[in-house]
Amino acid sequence: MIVADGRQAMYRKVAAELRQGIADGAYGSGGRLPAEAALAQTYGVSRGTIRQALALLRADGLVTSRRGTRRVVLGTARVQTFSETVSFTRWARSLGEEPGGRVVDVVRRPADEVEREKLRLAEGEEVCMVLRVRTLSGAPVMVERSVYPRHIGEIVAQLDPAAVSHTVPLEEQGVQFTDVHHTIDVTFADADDADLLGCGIGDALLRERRHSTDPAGTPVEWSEDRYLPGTVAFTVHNSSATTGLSRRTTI
Amino acid sequence: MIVADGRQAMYRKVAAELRQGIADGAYGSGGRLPAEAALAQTYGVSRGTIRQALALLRADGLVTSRRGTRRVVLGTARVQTFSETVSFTRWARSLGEEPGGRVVDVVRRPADEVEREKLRLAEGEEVCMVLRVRTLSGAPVMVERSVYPRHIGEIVAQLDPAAVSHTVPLEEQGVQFTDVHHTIDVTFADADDADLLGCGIGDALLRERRHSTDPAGTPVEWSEDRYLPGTVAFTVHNSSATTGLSRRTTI
DNA sequence: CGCGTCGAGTTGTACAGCCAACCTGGCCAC
DNA sequence: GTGGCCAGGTTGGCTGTACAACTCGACGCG
Repeated sequence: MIVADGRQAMYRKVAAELRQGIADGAYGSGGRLPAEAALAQTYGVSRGTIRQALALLRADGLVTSRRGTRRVVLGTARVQTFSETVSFTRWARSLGEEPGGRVVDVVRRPADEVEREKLRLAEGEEVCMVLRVRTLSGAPVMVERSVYPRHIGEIVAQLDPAAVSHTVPLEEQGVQFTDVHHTIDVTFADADDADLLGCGIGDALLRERRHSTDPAGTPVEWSEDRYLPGTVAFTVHNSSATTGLSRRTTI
Repeated sequence: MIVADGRQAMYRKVAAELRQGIADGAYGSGGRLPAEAALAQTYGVSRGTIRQALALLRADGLVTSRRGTRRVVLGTARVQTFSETVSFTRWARSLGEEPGGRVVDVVRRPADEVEREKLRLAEGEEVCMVLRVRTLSGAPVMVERSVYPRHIGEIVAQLDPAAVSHTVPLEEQGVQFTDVHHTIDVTFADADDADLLGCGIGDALLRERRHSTDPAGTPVEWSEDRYLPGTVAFTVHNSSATTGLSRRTTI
């Protein structure tokens, strides 16, 4: 039985418990979960709440579900939450790596055409571009070029240049990244990339372009990250209806 | 008002209608959706059903949602359904490209260690490996190495070597790919890749490794696809809770 | 003019119930 | 043995209700 503390929805707490149970191997891999009705009774909630919790696990690819038979455990829990997939810092820490980096450049300038479309700005409005190198345990792995609309850029520009994370302070200032659209492909290093990552000009890099909006649907960031090959891989899960993204290291 | 025909769940039909409405610009980009209660009335269903429909749209990144205010339209509809993200053939067709390809090699052999783990096989069990080149409008863009457990491999091996799609006939045989886990990174062309794709040995390729299971949680495919840079990009969307994957061309 | 308060509107969470669709295993007839 | 049938168990789909949490504009006060 779980007690409501009002700070987190019941179904999320139930989901967390189930996730833990799966990670502990309480049901075995390929094993079966108890029926929804049974779970409802043991957790002292209604079946609807259990179904909400299970929908979260299903979106993470932890369990299957189909009509007529009990849910099957697909794999062990991935620790990463959504926020870790957006924040390089938290993601790295969750892997036991020590994230680092430095701000190479901060530029304020009028938005170009692509930026105006992505950030939904009018002609002539300014953006703030931050160029950073990011490291894992000291070794450079990624170049990040983030473009922010002005009001957010102000916050970023005033951060300690040595700050490891920009996401955390931004969230503390009330900036939320709730909807993120990623595009992943391959590109090739330009002179700056080569210099910052210590690779050759023209070497292949794994590119992630990221477009984030806040809960109101207002664009808050447009970023292009370039990773050295072999340092990270992106993992995505999708079921027939819902899916989940995470990032993992390949070092 | 939508009529139930019993072949598709109401909430999916409502979702499809809303998707269409968004694509048609009925609500405008950045505009607001009607309230759940209003939608429930216009479609003649309960609010719960509307919420199920909206959950689908949210997972696709089409709308935001937060407490206290109406949903905001984030972007226009992406046509691609989940199945298109798994089937190269359907994906290509949905873009107006003509997919093609040829089977280069079919091998039956004992599963190696990785394959045994991915397909959950016992030592000594055989797998069927299919090596294919896939083309878009005639140009080779991808090398696919798919490994199937025996009983599925039998079906694949008996397909017409000129068959464009393997997924479609497999589904007709009752093989379903409901849960798919993707890993995306960069790798480098070996001699076979270079030969088949017409690139140089050691050239960078975008790699997608794919692990699919059926509704019962049984592994059905373990595949490694290698794309020429610049031909495709993977796009992923995630909201705080749910996410959606699609693939798009960059040609 | 700026500021806080208030209230209507809206989504989130949770409960209870009902039936349909479907899977599984056991039983029975052949 | 083999195949079909049936009953029980289980999830999917849908409805209805209630309240909590939150947003945002209107309004009034200083």
